[in-house]
Amino acid sequence: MTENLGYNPDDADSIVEYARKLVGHSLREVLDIKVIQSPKQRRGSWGNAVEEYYFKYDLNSDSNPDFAQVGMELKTTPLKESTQGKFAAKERLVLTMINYMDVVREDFEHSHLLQKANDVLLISYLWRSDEDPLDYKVLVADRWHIPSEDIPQIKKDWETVVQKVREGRAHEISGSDTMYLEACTKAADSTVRRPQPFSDIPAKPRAWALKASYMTAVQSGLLEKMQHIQRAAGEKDLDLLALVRNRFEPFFGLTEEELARQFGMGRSKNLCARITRGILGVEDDAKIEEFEKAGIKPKTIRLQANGRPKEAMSFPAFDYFQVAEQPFEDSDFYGYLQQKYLFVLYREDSDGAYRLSDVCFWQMPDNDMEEAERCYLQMQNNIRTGHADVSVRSTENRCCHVRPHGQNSQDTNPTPHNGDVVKKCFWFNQGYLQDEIAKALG
DNA sequence: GCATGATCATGC
DNA sequence: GCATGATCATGC
Repeated sequence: MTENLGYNPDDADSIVEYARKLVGHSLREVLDIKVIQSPKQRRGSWGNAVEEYYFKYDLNSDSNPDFAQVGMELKTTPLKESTQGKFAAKERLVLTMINYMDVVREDFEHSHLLQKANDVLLISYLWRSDEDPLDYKVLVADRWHIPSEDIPQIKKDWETVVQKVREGRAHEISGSDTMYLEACTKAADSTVRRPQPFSDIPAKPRAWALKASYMTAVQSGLLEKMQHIQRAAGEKDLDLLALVRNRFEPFFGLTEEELARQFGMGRSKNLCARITRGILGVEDDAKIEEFEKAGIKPKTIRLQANGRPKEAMSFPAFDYFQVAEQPFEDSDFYGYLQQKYLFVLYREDSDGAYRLSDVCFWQMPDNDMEEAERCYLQMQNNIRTGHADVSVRSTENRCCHVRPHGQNSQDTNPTPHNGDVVKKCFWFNQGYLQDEIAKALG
């Protein structure tokens, strides 16, 4: 034990034991400091304070491990508490910068990323918007590494990203390309660009990160009932989409009623999610661990014989005051647009019955975000100028529109300038969904 | 036939 | 009681 440190930097167990003493406490309680920089001014300042004042080592931005003697990385990550009292990761967990020039020469098993995620000391704290960071409570401090059952999907994610760099398309990388691991943008400002090896087009700097949905699942895995999709011998190396398709295929051609009967389910509102659990062999009252980690929501879409979805897709009703005030990037709508879906597709047959015909994963492409923003800003302008009753029509926007979504026309929300107006929400256009589904099915 | 407005129904 | 997912109804 090194006296002035409080732990032995040559002994991983000693480091972890020392870290665990933080659990249940705030930095103010354990450190003799009065102020740290606000995370609003400098991201990661809470984590920096832990490194600097609790573990007392020099901040490094080089690529050596934080605890170099034992090869362990320290990662701190904020959790937020929902109104229902559940904890969720507030943000993705950034592991290490991607060097486009080097990464194309790596293979996954020996990648820089795996080295960084091989042995992690994970410290999670409860973030509160109205609290001094010094008072954030530490909830978890534990040693962690990527579990072996997640490796096939993470490898697939890694290769998806690296493949784009190898094809000279690093500038086209998107967080929506992948499931657990993502290449998230990371730069001081949005104008910074880095060179890539197989194209002259410079690309945004990106870092390897585990998605917020993945970190949420990691944190809550022990608390909530979650089940893996059990893999048969021949399915061990399948990525998530391949596995899900494999399981759904034998049921193609059945109607929703036939499927419900097969799994002994009555008519119920969340039938899609329940049938999905049934087909994937997960108990009815459990969550699908893989879907939690990837943040995937199953959604039924009924396609008419001509391929057009029968209905548009709705989001929760919005608050007129919030839309009036919030910039697009801070809005709830923006958050909903980051959602990944498993579309469970039923297609109308010649006899008029809707039969299970396909499944695909989908997330709104980054390129369409601008069009969605245009819809948001147009509605925002309507509300601000005293026309909250005027919606954005589906003919006015390629991707989405605004429509009522309440109990009935008496079901209203207050507005800044028009009194009470019927509850409304944003919707994905049917035509847009049709195009996107066609693309997703190839 | 489609866009838009309106409403139903389940489950928390 | 209300949010949310799903669907119906009307009028252009």
